[in-house]
Amino acid sequence: MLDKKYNAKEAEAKWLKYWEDNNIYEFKEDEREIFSIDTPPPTVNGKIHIGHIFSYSQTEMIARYKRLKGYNVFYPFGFDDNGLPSERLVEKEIGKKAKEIGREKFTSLCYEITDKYEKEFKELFSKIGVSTDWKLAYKTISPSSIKISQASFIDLVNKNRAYEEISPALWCTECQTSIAQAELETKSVDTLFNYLKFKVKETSEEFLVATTRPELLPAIVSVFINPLDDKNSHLIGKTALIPIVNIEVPILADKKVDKDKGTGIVMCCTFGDQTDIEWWKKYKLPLKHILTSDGKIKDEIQNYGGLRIKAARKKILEDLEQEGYLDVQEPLNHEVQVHERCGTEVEYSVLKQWFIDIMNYKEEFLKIGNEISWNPKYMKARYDEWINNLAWDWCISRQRYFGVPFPVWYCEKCGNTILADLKDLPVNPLTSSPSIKNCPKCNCDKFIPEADVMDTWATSSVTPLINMRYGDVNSLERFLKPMSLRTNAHDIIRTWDFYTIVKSFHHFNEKPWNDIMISGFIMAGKGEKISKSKNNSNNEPLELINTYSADVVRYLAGSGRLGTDMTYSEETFQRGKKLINKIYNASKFTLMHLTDYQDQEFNDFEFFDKWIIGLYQEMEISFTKYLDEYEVGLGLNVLEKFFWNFCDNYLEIVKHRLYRPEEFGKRARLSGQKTIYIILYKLLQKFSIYFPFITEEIFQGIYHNNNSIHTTLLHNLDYDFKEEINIGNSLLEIISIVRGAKTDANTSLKTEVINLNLSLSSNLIESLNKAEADFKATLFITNLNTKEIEDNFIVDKIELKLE
RNA sequence: GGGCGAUUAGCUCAGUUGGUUAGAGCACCUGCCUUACAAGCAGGGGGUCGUAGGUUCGAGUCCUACAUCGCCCACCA
Repeated sequence: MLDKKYNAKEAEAKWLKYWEDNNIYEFKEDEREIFSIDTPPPTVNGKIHIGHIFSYSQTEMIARYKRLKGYNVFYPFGFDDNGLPSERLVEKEIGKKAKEIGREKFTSLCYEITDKYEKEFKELFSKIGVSTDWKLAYKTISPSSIKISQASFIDLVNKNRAYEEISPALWCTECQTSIAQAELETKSVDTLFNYLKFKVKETSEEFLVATTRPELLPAIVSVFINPLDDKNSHLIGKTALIPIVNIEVPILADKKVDKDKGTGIVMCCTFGDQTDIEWWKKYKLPLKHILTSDGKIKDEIQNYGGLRIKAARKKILEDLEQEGYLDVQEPLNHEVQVHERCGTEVEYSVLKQWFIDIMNYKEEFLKIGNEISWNPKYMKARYDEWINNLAWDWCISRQRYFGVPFPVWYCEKCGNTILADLKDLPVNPLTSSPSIKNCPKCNCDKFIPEADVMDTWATSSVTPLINMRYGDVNSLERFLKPMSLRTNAHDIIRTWDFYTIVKSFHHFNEKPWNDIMISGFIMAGKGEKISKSKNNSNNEPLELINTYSADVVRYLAGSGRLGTDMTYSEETFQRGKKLINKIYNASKFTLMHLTDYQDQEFNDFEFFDKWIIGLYQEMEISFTKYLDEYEVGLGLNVLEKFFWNFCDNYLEIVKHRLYRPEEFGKRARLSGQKTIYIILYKLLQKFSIYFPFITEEIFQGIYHNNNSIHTTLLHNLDYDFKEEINIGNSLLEIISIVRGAKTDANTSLKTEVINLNLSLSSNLIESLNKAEADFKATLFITNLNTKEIEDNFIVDKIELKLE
């Protein structure tokens, strides 16, 4: 029996425990086909917000759908708990920088603090009903993940797909580490475009060079002019005298110079931007690196040493002005590249770094992109565009502490690179030694460990390998290569999705998954991202669950289309609440009329029963189509629409038969019982994807004891009632008109209709004759008169018995 | 500047391959205690589907241009 009111709080706690105790979501190998999901391990860098709940619930719903469809669902959960994001969380929490504390102490704090957050994450995701098998959970910093990540690295080095190089790399002076192109964001900045007076050594001719980075003057290595620039090309080949810093550099020609920008003459420093790096490489220019790792001018630079970048800029401009070398200054607003984690303007450093070769394989990555089914389709364009615009190989070295160590040492004498043995992984070179005693090249027995750690994406890009326990004796490789589905929001297509494809290609020369499902964002307001800093308490997931219940909060994830951002609105929860309440009440009603019912073969359905079954089947087709395209929201949309029709119209029609078999006949009652039995059962199954708690409560209350709805199978109904749909809909329109007449008369729907005269097509007459008892009972009709016409129907007369 | 998406009722959103009078929820108005549900039910008002062209017997849906917004990328001389 179901209670009069549904107590979500009690029920949800009860079923969570039940699912856990009974291992409802446990993954066990058996003969069923496997559906595997590579779900994003949330970055442990702060609190989970409603946007996460939205996209993780959508994935979760797919797991439930596939389970109902009979798949053996492999759905693990992970935590991405290493790398810069987690380090920054820890730094914030303890109020100190990693480098102030020291490597060992800081790393142990990282383990401690990320652990604490993961417990919160796990509790929250459990509470929302995520149907993962927690026994499959992984952490990207666990020894087994480190082992796989290091093995991946070694494999790439052996295949010459990873290499080390002393090379300019993007550098964050705040985080004091190199970063990858994918970690850049752009920010609009107001600055000054400064026109500086340079002089030609040979002719003393003065010319102007415009720059936003005058503090890089000490790092100037050349001046460039477009060879087609009539105005300036005569300077090419001469020598430029640089004011203040007294440096002489060659004036060179390059087509890349835009002759209409500034004065058409550009200074090239090492390094102010990407073009500088290109020219530096192309023309083999000298290297003058004048910045320190924390964003100051190096001490050895006269007059400006020790100053921060902005201060140095100010001072050198003052000096230039004083000496008369500053011409005009134009205010300029431009976009600068900043580090996405901290917002600091990016500089360049020149260090020995490890890179993964991506520039040589763009075609292959595009090809793999084509082999994967993107949902929604248009999201593939972002992937393609990202690849087409790539400018750098993937720098995976990070001069940080908390991450996967490179399994690498260098010979102290000859610099030879020594890789760890696979059997020794996971390894930390800082605390252990290579398996060989002497360098194979020079026989030296002293090694310098690599102190850098890997980019966090270097590890999270091997989640398919972590899931399949790559290299383990219990490897699941045989059925997880490729995995069925990757899911994430559209912000990490260029990182997580792209890098995972990179790794899968380099390791296996194949796609990591068959399908990919991209969800949208929940926006705080229109065009306003939810950010951790703005996280106001009214959308804290735990509070929302306490206020509305997990099922209701999940309703949010069931709205909207895939890939489309949605504005956060509390109304959505009100709507979900109503729906869930309705599901409960409709089920209560159904149960009331099924206490004496045993499911049985029955095919002699009443007209309106055929009608609703036909409508159900129609809904089922589009529901299935949507879910197969991972459109969980659109699936719920059609399900919900059918369900309200079922309640407001069908249940009202069938009521009389169920209550009064003595009047309407036992067979008619049985027909209604069979109909509500099968439809409610199937509706509950479909709703269980979205609302796992309340559907379990009802299912176990009505249909079976101690048999979870989440272990049932969803079969399509096999009836052919297409004809009844349209005719039934027309009859319903008539019902609606008569109800309207009662409302217009300000009277109750129970008011008797003394006379109803209808003109109907022959089809409708025929059907109405079959459904007459239902029709009359639903509208409380005493006399019903019909006559035949060609058209569909006309309501000729409605006579109400008014008091 | 390039790519992608969006623009439908006051608000939040649907609208499947082009096909009758464009839908839902919230809000608003009117009525109804009806043996599942008043957290409900029955109705109502409210939309020139961003603008302008085009294709078609027929366009919210397809094509072109433009506008506005958002996201991604490029532009730092």
